[in-house]
Amino acid sequence: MSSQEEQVQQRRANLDALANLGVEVYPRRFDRRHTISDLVAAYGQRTHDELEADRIETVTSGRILAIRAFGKANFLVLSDGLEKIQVYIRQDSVPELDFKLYKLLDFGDWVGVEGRLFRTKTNEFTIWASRLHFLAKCLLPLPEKWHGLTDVEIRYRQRYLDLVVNPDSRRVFEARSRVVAAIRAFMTGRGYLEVETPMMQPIAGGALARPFITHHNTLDMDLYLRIAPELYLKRLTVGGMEKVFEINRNFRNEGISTQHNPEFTMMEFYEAYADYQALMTMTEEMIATVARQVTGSDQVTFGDHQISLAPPFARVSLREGAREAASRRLGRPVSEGDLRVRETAAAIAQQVGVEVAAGEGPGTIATHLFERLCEDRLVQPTFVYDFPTEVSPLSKQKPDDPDTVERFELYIGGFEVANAFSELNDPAEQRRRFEAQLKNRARGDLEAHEMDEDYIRALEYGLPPTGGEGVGIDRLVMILTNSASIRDVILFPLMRKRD
RNA sequence: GGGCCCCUAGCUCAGUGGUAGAGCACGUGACUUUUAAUCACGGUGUCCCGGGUUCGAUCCCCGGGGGGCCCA
Repeated sequence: MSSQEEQVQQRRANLDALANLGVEVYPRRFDRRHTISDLVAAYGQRTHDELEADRIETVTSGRILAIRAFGKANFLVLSDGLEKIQVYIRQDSVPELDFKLYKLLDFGDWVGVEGRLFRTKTNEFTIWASRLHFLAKCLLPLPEKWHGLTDVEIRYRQRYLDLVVNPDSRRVFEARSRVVAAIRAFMTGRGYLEVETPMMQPIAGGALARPFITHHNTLDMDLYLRIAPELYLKRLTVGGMEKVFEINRNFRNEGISTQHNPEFTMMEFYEAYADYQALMTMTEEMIATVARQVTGSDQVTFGDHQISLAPPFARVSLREGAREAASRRLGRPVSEGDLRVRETAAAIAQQVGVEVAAGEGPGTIATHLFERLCEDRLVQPTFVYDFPTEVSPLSKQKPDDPDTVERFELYIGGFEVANAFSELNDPAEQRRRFEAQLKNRARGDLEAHEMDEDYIRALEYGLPPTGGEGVGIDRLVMILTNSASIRDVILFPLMRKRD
């Protein structure tokens, strides 16, 4: 018999023995007076004498993370997932039944405790138990108390185990929750209305990405899991909802990496009468505000870097960034003009080892150059602005430069955290852009945008001047929690099926 | 998709072409303020899977699976 099977048998035997004592082994409720975190926060700093004077009684509960047995005097360590507290169980301080119950406890069981707070000789903050209540059994042996669980595969596949033994992991997800709450508060505080738009869409629009396909049986209709909410949110702006936002999942059927999970969370928002310049200012404030609320500071450590999230953020145009990096890389001056002409842009790309596909124009090439040469150097928050029109089918052109759109991406820590633009609201131009995308699609670009006639019709009813933006929540949480992989900030990242 | 690395007890990890190891965990005993409790004794296993080489493979070779990092 394996060690695990043996331990499960022993634990099951203890459970049966508890039942034979008349203990309800799967009770329905337990009324606490404090959580363990409450106790630590409220009384954890009190001295021995203060605790003796106040005689604070509590009723609390948690999972057993350690048992230190001394015969007639015993210690449990209970955890509520964030904080721990010690429980002192003396044979002569609890009813006989409760002591028998204690003897049948295993590492990992859930218990409730009644007792009074004190400090031991070694000054450990402790509950002197007067009653013990059994709440639920842990039938399987937990990972070790000292080294914890480090196997990343088990941490992702069995997140519950990670959460039981790695409080740092729990703290990441606490922080994630606070990030979402802080963003929601920031947006609603500025008069934005939170909305929900379809996750299942007949046309997967609003971004350049491959979608997941699903099927509705009754309608006998293929649907796509959304790659972005963009086109629906702008329909709302057409309808007169001037400031809307949505926090929800997007699904993109592409590679998995430390920065990509097939489903990820975006906060996307649209504001009538704003342009991309206004959004840059707002984005700086939002990131700094969220950072301060979640971490207490706008200065964060990310890997080997200290990152300042205090506004204002650096700004560089995409072509200037690409031009400058290409010049340095090639040791000769490259001009913005070179990047606007396909032949010269393609030659530069070839020289720095960036592949150029047939049919790709200078705008696409310049964007690839930027991604290859600049992206991972943008550690401090940087707005990269003014994208080629070619790669931005939903953005509004600059008044004096039809090859360039009013768009920016925010980079922090070497990757893209936000993407925003002045929305294209000329339906005729939008149709031309979709048609250009269809040409890309015809030559095999599976990420190219599809035609969306209803979206064009909505624009024909009139979209006011509008700025829109998507903020990658997972990546923002990575920055704020110093997490190297997106999988560390997603509770259940997608994993290959096992067996 | 390509390259490199990893997979041995419940967990963290050693290890060897010849009966598979440690610590924690687990069991028994001792102990009424311990805390990685201690002390004594005890049992652990599909060495990821399949095939090959070999008298003999956990180890070497080939294929597969899962995971990680880097690149695309």
